[in-house]
Amino acid sequence: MTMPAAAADLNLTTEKMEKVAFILKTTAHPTRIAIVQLLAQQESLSVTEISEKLRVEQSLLSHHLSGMKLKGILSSHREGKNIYYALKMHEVVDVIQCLAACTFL
Amino acid sequence: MTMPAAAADLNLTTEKMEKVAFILKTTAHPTRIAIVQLLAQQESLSVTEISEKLRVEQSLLSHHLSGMKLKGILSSHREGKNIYYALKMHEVVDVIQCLAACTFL
DNA sequence: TGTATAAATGAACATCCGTTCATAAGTTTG
DNA sequence: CAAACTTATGAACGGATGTTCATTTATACA
Repeated sequence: MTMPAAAADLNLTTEKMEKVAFILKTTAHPTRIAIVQLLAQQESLSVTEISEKLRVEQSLLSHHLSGMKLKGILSSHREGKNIYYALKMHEVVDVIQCLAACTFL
Repeated sequence: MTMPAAAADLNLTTEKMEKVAFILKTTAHPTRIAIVQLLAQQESLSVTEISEKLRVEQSLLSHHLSGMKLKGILSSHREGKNIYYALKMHEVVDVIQCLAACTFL
């Protein structure tokens, strides 16, 4: 899944396109968008807190969270029994804000 | 793959989130981004033209194109031997423009 | 009518994704 | 240490996605 050769000629560079595609891909899911939204407002939240707010089951949420962490979107740290997640790649918020601002949607 | 219940409380409505997720999902691929870029500049192009510009093999490209058409992103019409594709959901361009404008990328 | 050209299609396949379930691992507290 | 709680993990599964290949359909043109 690499960039077609001629793509570099366009107004997005190959590199930018790949970054865009990456962010799109890793956030293109309702639950993950909701997670980003949440962490854009709350700085950091425990898994349980997120799970309750979004009404998403623990294990499934955990999979989403660790996936997003793996891809550099989120960071996490333990505090006692809880593990708190926070946004790491803040660009993702901007991307979603950007899309949210689109009047046509 | 439905929206978590609490998502509606956030600054994106459920509906908007789903639309965003849809656009993200259907464009989250380098080749498809390149296609959108191309058709944002050229109004309409034949499969062969796109194939040459992007250096993507005919059949694969055709699959991408018909998928995008099926999802309402593109439209197509025949002109002699050729089939020309054009953007239908112009919002997609805005979304990508929007992302392209992000200085942080 | 036959041949060349353009594009679509469908099978096959591997890979990735989303989800569920059961279980493990880390932490606190009694 | 055992019990309770919080989170992670890994197997398993169905379904979607990306790709290749061979074939078919549609059109033009000699």
